[in-house]
Amino acid sequence: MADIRDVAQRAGCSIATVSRALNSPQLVRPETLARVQAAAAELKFRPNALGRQLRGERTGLIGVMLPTLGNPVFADCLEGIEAAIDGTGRRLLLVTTQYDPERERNAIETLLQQRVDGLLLTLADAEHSALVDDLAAEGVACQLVYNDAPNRPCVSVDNRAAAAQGVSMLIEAGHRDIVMVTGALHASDRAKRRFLGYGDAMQAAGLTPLPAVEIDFNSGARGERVREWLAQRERDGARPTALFCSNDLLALGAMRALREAGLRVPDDISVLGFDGLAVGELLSPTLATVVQPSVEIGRHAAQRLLAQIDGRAASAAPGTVDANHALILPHAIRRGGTVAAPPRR
Amino acid sequence: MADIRDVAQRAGCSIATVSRALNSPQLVRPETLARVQAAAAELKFRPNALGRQLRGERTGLIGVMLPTLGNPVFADCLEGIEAAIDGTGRRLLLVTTQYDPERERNAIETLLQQRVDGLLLTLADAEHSALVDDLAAEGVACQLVYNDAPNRPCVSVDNRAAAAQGVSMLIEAGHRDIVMVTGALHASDRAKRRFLGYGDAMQAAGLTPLPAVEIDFNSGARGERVREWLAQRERDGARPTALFCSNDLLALGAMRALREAGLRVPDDISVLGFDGLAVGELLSPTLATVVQPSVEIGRHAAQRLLAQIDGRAASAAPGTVDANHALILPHAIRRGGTVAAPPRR
DNA sequence: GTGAAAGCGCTAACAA
DNA sequence: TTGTTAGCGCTTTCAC
Repeated sequence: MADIRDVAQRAGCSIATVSRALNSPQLVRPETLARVQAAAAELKFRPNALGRQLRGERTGLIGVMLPTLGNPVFADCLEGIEAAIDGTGRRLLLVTTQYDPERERNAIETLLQQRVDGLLLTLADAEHSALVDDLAAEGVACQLVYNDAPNRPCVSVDNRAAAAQGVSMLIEAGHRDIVMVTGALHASDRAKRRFLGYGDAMQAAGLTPLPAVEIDFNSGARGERVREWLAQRERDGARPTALFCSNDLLALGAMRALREAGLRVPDDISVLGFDGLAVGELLSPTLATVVQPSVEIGRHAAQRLLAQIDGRAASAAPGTVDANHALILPHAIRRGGTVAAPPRR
Repeated sequence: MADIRDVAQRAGCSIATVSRALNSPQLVRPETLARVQAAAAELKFRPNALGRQLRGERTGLIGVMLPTLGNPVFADCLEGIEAAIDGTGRRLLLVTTQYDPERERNAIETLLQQRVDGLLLTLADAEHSALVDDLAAEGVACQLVYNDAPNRPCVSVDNRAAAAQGVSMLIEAGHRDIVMVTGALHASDRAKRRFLGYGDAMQAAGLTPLPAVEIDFNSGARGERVREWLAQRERDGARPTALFCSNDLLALGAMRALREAGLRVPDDISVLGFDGLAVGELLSPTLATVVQPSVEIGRHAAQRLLAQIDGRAASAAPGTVDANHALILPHAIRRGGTVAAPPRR
């Protein structure tokens, strides 16, 4: 592979001139420039980014860490990130963690070793993680994505308020017997906040919040578990009239389980999701859900990160960046066919 | 940020010893090793991957280029890729191209400048692209993903045969009036092959293939176009009894348009997709579709690429790698609720 | 406008 | 077992 020296030799100049010709053409006499360009083309010269990155103090790499891409909510977010960095000449180094805290640690370390300019992270549980503090202490540019940790640089919706609003909608539709279905609560700060929101709405309506039904995401068989739980409730004659699922994927799985159990949605039981996946609108009935603007979350997070990175260079006093607080984007309620009035008893 | 020299000084040894302690601990006296490790920990030393990469001939980076992550088929594939490289100490450099050939060129160039060890690519149209030949000529390790180009290193299903089998299934269900709905044919080799498969099946049954209905993906309003076209056909009194959509996303959009036009699926019209998205199974009726094993496609492609990369080092004679042909994975037909017998006239 | 030279952080001969 | 040293490919003063 041709290197800058080869080009210099062929163009009959020094490597410094080649470098200038490539990076600051205006500093080079047009004639020389042409010779360099010709030489570079003939040799199919491909500048080695590693050399440049080792020399300079920026790599142009952005580290992105997400739990999984199996949930479209994260893929959507990644699209927003891509959109935001498009045209900036930056590239994405991507890692997924499967919600595993150990992998989170490793992944971040790896990304930092590659000298990424900044980090975009969705942590399983940002509140109980010292990681972010460590990063801040080290002066690493970083934005949390989806995690809504107050006083932290992050972009998200207000999960608690959003969940409360969704559940209120169920209550207004006449439901009193509402159960929340969720992944492992201890493993996700978002699920926890959504559960709090559920409680807020129930209590505000004078209803008693019920314990959450926790489903292990990693077990794969989400539908299975819903079905089991449902059968149990059915035997007790205590089937709720509505399910609030902590995310749309779970809602979809639950609906399937309900269907297989011979229940009709929404006639026998209503279902409300959280996320606002696009596919939800294509179903029939369409999935009622609390919509978070996933693409926008990704886009904003990336934009803030870029500002942070650029600002770090600009401002003499570090820490004066204005992207250091939480950015809470608006959520919305999508009323869908999966929510109706509870059945008459 | 602490550097290898700082660690050496603190541990009272040379930088070479530090390097050894970190990379080949067995070459270092236990006592020295301990001192180095202590020094590294105290200084929070984080080895700079760029330095190592510039020196060695491998970066451990894999370049991944996909059209979009908005279609779960690619997100799934990426999951498979991640799974395959997990534990190998490699990282993914990700770029999406939005099916734009110009972006494809740029992206690849960028990835090569970063000195990725290999490339995993889904091209809009692999057949009409000289890119892959160039890469091969340059000796770049590379696997195509989803593109089924014979005689090329790629992993895919047999799109033509798979489509034919799907359409045959429609024919067996009694349909004779089947139309294929697709994105721009000229922009995707897969769509083209699937259209050929459609033709094969029609002709094998003595039916006349109809022109494909092409929908511009980039226009965003996919449903719109389906609706327009449908209205047109309706006026002509020539509504087909079945739609074969070149991918599941399109099928979902089409179903929505049909629903909005007051048509029932599958009572008035049947719909068959292609991809086998997981969400298709959660719908009701469930989406009938030609299933390609997306995660496996990603996984195999990555595995082959790794073999190629490692082999390149091992074998003296380059080009002797056995991952140089096309790997065709088996497809399947998922019979779903969206396909039924055609309505009686 | 151009060149010589230092050096980014690391690894791998080669010596000791 | 450890140290010295020569680069990997590039950018960037500092001279000319």
